[in-house]
Amino acid sequence: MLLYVDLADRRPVYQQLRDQVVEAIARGDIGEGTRLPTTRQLAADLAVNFHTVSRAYDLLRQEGFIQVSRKSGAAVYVSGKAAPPEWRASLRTQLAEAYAKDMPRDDILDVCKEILAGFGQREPHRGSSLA
Amino acid sequence: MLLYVDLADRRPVYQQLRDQVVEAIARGDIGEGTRLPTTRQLAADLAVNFHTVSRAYDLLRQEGFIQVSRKSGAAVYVSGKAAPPEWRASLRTQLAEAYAKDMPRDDILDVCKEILAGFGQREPHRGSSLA
Amino acid sequence: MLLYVDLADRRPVYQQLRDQVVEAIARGDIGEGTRLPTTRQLAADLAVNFHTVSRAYDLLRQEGFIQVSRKSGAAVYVSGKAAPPEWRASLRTQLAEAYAKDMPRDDILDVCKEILAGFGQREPHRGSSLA
Amino acid sequence: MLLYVDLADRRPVYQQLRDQVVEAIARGDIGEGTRLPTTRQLAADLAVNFHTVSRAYDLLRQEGFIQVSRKSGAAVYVSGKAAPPEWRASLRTQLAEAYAKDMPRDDILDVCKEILAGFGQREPHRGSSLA
DNA sequence: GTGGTCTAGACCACA
DNA sequence: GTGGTCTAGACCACT
Repeated sequence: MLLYVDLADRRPVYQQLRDQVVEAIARGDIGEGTRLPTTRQLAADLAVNFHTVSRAYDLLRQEGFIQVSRKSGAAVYVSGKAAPPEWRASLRTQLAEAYAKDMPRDDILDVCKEILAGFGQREPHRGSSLA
Repeated sequence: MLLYVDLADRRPVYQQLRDQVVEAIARGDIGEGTRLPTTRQLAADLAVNFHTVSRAYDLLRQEGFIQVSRKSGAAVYVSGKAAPPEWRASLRTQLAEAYAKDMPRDDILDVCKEILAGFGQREPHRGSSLA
Repeated sequence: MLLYVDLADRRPVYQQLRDQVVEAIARGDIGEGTRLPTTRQLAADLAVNFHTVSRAYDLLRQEGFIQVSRKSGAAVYVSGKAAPPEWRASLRTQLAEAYAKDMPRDDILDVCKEILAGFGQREPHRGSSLA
Repeated sequence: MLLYVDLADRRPVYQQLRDQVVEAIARGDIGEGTRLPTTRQLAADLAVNFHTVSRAYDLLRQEGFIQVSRKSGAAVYVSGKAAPPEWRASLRTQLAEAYAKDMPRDDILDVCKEILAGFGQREPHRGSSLA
């Protein structure tokens, strides 16, 4: 599994990285315990600023997706934190966009099901490499 | 139905307005033909600059949610434009966020269903007021 | 043949009307001598301001597509005026748009040919009605 | 290659700039990867407000002609997006204008060919300067 | 140092 | 009286 930066993407780079890690966890490509590259290593690989990677990691830590320790670096560690209320609001906006365009409820649900089906089982893949 | 500005919200103001209009259409609060306030009127009501409102309207127009006429201002007019491919990618990220937090597939789907159930029927509410 | 106004169209109404008349002449739907409705008549039919129609007619007259007489109203009368240099510049921009998107030269030319094939013969249809 | 502003031109300034960039791409003067001046730099050079330049760039980005990066400014990046359906309608109007003036089909096609012949090969001119 | 957002106010085109 | 364009200048987000 590979992290990458898309300059054409409107999202800030740190957000792209954050989203990619979250999706990788959802897909099951990485799981509880998987070590992430060091910020400096990843920054070098992606040719982005060290602070940018740092910010992505910090965001992931705040959201409870990874744990950062001084000596062993960052690793996936999904805390029990439930998705916050903003998550639901954001999802509502996302679904409204399609519904307002007259996409049928069932079609929208089908897309959701398809996406969820693309996510992996919950068996942690310890030790799988990320970068 | 009322549009508002939340200064604490991280989204730009024009995006908040855009999202609120899209959700209002999805809920059925406003529908085909509903007139939106003029840019300058809404700007005055919300105490924001008219350019900000103008930008929100322009975005909605580009996305095919409203129609802007030189004489009568803006009105809801859902064009046939389908949701763009980015929509699905964005939805995937949104769903991944919850799935990565170990929220069960069925629970996520239930939330989607709940949200969709909160959206209105497809009967346009002509003449309903927006501001 | 019918003139119409599309409020969703970004072009000003007077420009829409002007364009429609020009295209009608090109298609051969109307030709040398065809009478146009009076400004007041057309304005009433289209539910637009009288000045708007007037402006469209004035533009067509200036460009040499119609002749306006006080007593018999407006009628198609294509003057010998050649297309001005702005026409070529405008066409260049139009073609550049497709070429810059990597559309092959031959494909672009094919579209031009198709469009031209859709235009009529040069037999004037005297007396055909416009509105 | 030089961008410029023609005050006598009826088109809005941002549209002029947009058109000039599109034509420059078509001519091959600039190509994939060519960096455009920063918005504020170009604005200073042309003695217009940076918002005006910004709007031109935003339009080009939406149309898929350039890519705007937060760090390195704008660069030519022709996306796969095809020309929209409006393009053909617009071209039809353009061609109708000449055909309605009795310009022979073949002459019109010759003009199209001439214009297309003036466009460059599809070899990107990396590094060529724009302003 | 780059683009993005917002404000404020002027003037024009259109209807 | 509507939206569209442009100017000017401030502040913020991102890198």
